[in-house]
Amino acid sequence: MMDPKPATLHDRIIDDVKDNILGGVWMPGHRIPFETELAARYGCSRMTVNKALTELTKAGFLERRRRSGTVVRRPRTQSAVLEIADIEREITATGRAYAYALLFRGLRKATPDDRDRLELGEPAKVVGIRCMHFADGEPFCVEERLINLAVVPAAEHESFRDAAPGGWLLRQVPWSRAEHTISAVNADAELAGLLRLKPGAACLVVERRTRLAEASVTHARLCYPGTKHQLMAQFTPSGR
Amino acid sequence: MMDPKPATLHDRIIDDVKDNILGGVWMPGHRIPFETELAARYGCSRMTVNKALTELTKAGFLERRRRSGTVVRRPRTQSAVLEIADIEREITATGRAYAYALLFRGLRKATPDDRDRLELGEPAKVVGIRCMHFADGEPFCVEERLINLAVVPAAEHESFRDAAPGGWLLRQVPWSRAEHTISAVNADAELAGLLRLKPGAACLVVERRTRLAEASVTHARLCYPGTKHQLMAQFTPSGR
DNA sequence: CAGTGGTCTAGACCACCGC
DNA sequence: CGGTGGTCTAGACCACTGG
Repeated sequence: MMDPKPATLHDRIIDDVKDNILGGVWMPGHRIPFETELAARYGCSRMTVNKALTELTKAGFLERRRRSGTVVRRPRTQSAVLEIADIEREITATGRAYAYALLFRGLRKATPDDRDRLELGEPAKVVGIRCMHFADGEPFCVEERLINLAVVPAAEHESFRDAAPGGWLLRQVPWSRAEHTISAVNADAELAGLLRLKPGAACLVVERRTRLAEASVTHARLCYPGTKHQLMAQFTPSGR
Repeated sequence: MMDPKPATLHDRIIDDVKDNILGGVWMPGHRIPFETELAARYGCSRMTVNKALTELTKAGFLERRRRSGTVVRRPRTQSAVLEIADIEREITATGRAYAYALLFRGLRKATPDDRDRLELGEPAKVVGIRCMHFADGEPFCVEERLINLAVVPAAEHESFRDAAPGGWLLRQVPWSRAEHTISAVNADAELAGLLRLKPGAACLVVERRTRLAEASVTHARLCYPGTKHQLMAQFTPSGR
């Protein structure tokens, strides 16, 4: 994919570090070279390296501590704006009891619908999962998950019986970008039964496709009871 | 509201500039002091001022041009993440014909529900508006709008007959932050009629409260046909 | 207490662009 | 052309913190 030609030196450093992280060369927790080392490597002053690393830290890619150095950050939430990544954390953070239940898990060749959800052009093998999340015993969310085995082969031998795939994937995949789509649907009989709603009740649907350096990792479709659940977000009129 | 004690000098400069913008002292288009002037004013080097202004530019508050200086940016969209600010632009951008219709406009003392929507503690006068947006003649969205007259007194004499309040407000208010809430509801008979849906059809509801330096400016509740409309968003696991 | 990042300086040169 | 922001330097001092 065309080199965007980083015009300035610190932009080139930013791109290089990002490539190492997004490409999985520097995994989460990895300690990257010290500012002085990078300055020597790029033949520039420490200020220039500092500017690059500070920017990457603000963007959430790095964690920096005096004395111990700079390490690749563990992706906490997939989105700080839509706090929907780790459902268990979302529930326990509000003081409610969390429970998980696996409804279905199957290995299959990607159907046309699977390929559509993962935006895959080629045939592929996927793991399909359907599971539920509960808060204080009440149905909180139904999750339909696809995992691309080409990217996460370890998923083939994972049962997902006791823990949700979201958290497991977060530990498998070093870093990712996510695309979200939000819509509303009327619950069909099956979904209504699972969420203990009346058939036709409005449900909020959040779909998230996660990528790792252009490859689709996973697709999650999360169905929430529409009137009980809300997504919150706060913005300034920026572009970042 | 307690001074957050800007620990570093460039953070203090950032806070000061932000206060001037969010407080309406420096309106959009206003040319702020040159780097050299600010450096002299704060008794620091130009690099320190440059760091502060560069950060504010990335955050979308400023626009900088060589020779002509640094000016306060005009807020384009209220949110670059959820592109829902200017509905007319959203529709025309996809090549469809836009139409607008005012259903109701009224001046009133804020009801308890109004105060709740605007998060107002005190009595206030508001303008309440109900209007619709169409794309290619099809109902696109029903908008229920509250405007706080204490912040935007000009709204008292605005009819909103020919143009939606969103765009008008964008021109009235120099700068703002927005809080979004997204949920799903079953359309009641009235909403279903307006959107030409069957009663009970799932609708996506986006609520946006806009603030200007702690004061509530306006609250918008946008109801979309849930299955026809989707919100898109793309994220990296950052914290900004 | 030694080494890391955090911050800041007082310069410098350059590209751009409005006058 | 002159003045602006964009970038970078080669230092400096400090705060914090892990060994």
